[in-house]
Amino acid sequence: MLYAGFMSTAPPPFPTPQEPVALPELLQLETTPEADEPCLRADAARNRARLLEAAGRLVAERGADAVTMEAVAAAACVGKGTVFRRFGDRTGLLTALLDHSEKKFQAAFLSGPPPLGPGAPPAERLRAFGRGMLRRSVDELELQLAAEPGANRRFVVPARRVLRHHVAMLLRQAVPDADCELLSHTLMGQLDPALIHHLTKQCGIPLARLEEAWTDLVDRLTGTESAP
Amino acid sequence: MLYAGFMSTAPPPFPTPQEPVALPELLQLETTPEADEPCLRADAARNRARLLEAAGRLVAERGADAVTMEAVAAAACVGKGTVFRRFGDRTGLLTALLDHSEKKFQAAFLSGPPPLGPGAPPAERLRAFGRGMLRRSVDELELQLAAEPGANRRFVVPARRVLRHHVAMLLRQAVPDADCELLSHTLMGQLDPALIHHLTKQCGIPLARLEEAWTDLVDRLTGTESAP
DNA sequence: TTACGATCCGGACCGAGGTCCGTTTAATGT
DNA sequence: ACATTAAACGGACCTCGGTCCGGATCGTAA
Repeated sequence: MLYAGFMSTAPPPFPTPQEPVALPELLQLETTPEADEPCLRADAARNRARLLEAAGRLVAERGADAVTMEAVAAAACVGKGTVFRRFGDRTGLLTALLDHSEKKFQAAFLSGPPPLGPGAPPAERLRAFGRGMLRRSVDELELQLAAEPGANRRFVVPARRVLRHHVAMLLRQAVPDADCELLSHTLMGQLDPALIHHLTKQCGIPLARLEEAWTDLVDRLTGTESAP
Repeated sequence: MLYAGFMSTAPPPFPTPQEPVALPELLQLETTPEADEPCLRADAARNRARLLEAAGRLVAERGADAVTMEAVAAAACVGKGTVFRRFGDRTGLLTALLDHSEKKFQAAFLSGPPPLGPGAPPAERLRAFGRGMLRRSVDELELQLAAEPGANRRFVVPARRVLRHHVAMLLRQAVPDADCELLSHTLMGQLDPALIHHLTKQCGIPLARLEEAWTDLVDRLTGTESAP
């Protein structure tokens, strides 16, 4: 099931990785069919569903700011502690809300049709990747922003690692002579939800210009030329 | 006095800018000799100094995490409200602590000697800029991380705007045919304190590699070749 | 059915950021 | 020196994220 979204029951928010994640681990997780919600007790599973439903309703009705842990707990008729045990922290809850779209996108670039999926040349896949990220961001901007963890953890979020790792792989194919690990961070920076929000909502820059900038960046870095 | 650091007395944290800051405003601020601490009342100025001193001591002795607003207030023998009135919020206080080094760096790339300052070709100034930022970051990483505001405000922090604006200017000279506003965001992303922290502290990547990646990025984008 | 251990639940509790407002005080004018 | 007023002060107070632990509940095995 792709990446397994976010921890569904693990209290340690992240395994304190000291070095770049190993590829095998990634693939293993991707092939586990039901890695999330692993044998959750009946009441626990029921409360988890209740909580997600309540949180989603709160976001829809009153915006992401209204998604207070206490409010969610109350709306789900559940104790506050339950929310934290299930999702770890606020970021975990919000991330879980984004999980579905996240997995869909992962499926698209991992095994979907070209140019996003395998089959197209790497540079073109990169361009499609950026377009996809940008489009996805504008839909869920508020949630993605609210789900952003503190500065310390920004780069440790599993979902982001998967995305960055994919970019790094494409880069290795397209620009073998570069430091693709670091370069992938640079590219991902351009797709950061906070930046997208700033540029589109606060600066009024149209999405099309962001897409152009992305493809132009890919062009320059890979030395290729995209079709107009 | 360069940029005027962070607000020194203004309760509104930032003027809600809807579009890229205008260049004239920047220059005006840069030429005001004592724009910060504008006509602060005697007791206010004294308390401000006390607070900065106390906060600095706390950082040095017990780390940035120990810099609680209440702790700083207590250490400075001052009420909690005073801290907030003076610095707006925690981010403001931490930013004020970084102000000195910030202004020094601004002076260096605005009017210092080449290659960082004016006089060198833009691509080379860019390379020097990245080196300077990286070096400065490793010194003050903890503070810079702690001073990072929430996701919404990351790109509105005045100091960051000045830096980014400078990069954009250099880019316009070096790569006139690109969208330099957006490209500058990309470059600045590579110098983000949170990223630096992640790469150096959590991934163990040596600083030299980050510097190489930076110069390589500049090379690729500007089409120039740096000296080995 | 019952007993038992692991898991989960709930809400009291804590710390920290941020707000508010009645009080104090520094600057200025008379 | 004294009155006036705008600014600064301080700490009580609020909210919210996060922790803790005694008690309830589920799954299981006898």
